Amino acid sequence: MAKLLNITEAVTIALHSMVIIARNDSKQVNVNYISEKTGSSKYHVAKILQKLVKDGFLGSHRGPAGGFYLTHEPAEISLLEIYEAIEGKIINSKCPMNKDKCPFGDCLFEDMTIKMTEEFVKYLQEHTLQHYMHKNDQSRNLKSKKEAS
Amino acid sequence: MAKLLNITEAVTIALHSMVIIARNDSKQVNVNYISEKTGSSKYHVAKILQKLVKDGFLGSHRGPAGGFYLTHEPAEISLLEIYEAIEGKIINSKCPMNKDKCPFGDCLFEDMTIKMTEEFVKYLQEHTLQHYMHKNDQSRNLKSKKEAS
DNA sequence: CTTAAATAAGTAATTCATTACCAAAATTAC
DNA sequence: GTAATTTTGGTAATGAATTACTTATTTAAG
Repeated sequence: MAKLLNITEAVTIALHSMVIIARNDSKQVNVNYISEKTGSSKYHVAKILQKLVKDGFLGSHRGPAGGFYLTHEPAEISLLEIYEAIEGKIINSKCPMNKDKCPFGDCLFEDMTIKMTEEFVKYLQEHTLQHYMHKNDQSRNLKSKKEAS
Repeated sequence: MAKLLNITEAVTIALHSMVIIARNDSKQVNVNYISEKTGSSKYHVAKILQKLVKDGFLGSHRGPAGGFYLTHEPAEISLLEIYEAIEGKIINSKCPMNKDKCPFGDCLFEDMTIKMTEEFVKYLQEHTLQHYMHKNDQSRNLKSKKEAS
């Protein structure tokens, strides 16, 4: 049961949280709400959201009725920015062996890592929060089901 | 300094070792040789090679002049098989959140994980050890440089 | 048969991501 | 201004994956 992609629970929480907050633009969203929605521990959610605040993607207010809100338009926040806010800048690491010199000079496998990483980065860059504002929206699904029948 | 791809040092050692052994088809290759070539600890290399023997990709002989050798033709061993021998069967995990229910029903991000994983798996499937028998070969490089100049 | 070389296998140590907890600071409502 | 709610930030505990080490077993050569 191995996973090819390095997507940690931290990043997953960040992605889902950002969409949840984007969709609730009217009112602020608090840690407990996101924790329940995502089924993740509130301690962990809090840590992730704090990071997103520090990196400027979210704003926050303490106290009753406080919570988190977007500081930019959904169309201006890419998945890549969210990923890098949590995990740090992505490096396209040529030889998967993190050594300076690969046993084969130019690493035999750098084609692989470079191609796959570039592909993934491109995907993350091209998708903004805007893409997820209405995706899997219940009312829309019902509507389209009606139309289909 | 984050990495998008989940390629552990274990897999990297396995990939490089298999190519080194494939290229030395005449004589058996021992742990120390591979450890030096790859700059990895011989303890770790030994563990990886043992796994590859158990999975039938390599044969081994103990004692002086012993070592490891391929049990199949290079063209018949894909990178995917090597990867899975070390890490286990790859799962294409839909929602990156490993929970049964994604907060959005059908996960918003399953398109991403499925697409990227499939892309990567395809690459690994299509590349066999044969592709690496002569890649970055010194003599060939010199030759092509001459031709280019 | 003895010695040396090499793999095999089991166990220990380390690292890293995640989770848990707690006290402090801020804000709102009454 | 008091109490309740909520984020903040620091630190500790956990658990899983990875890496390191040690001893046993096998084999070949002289």
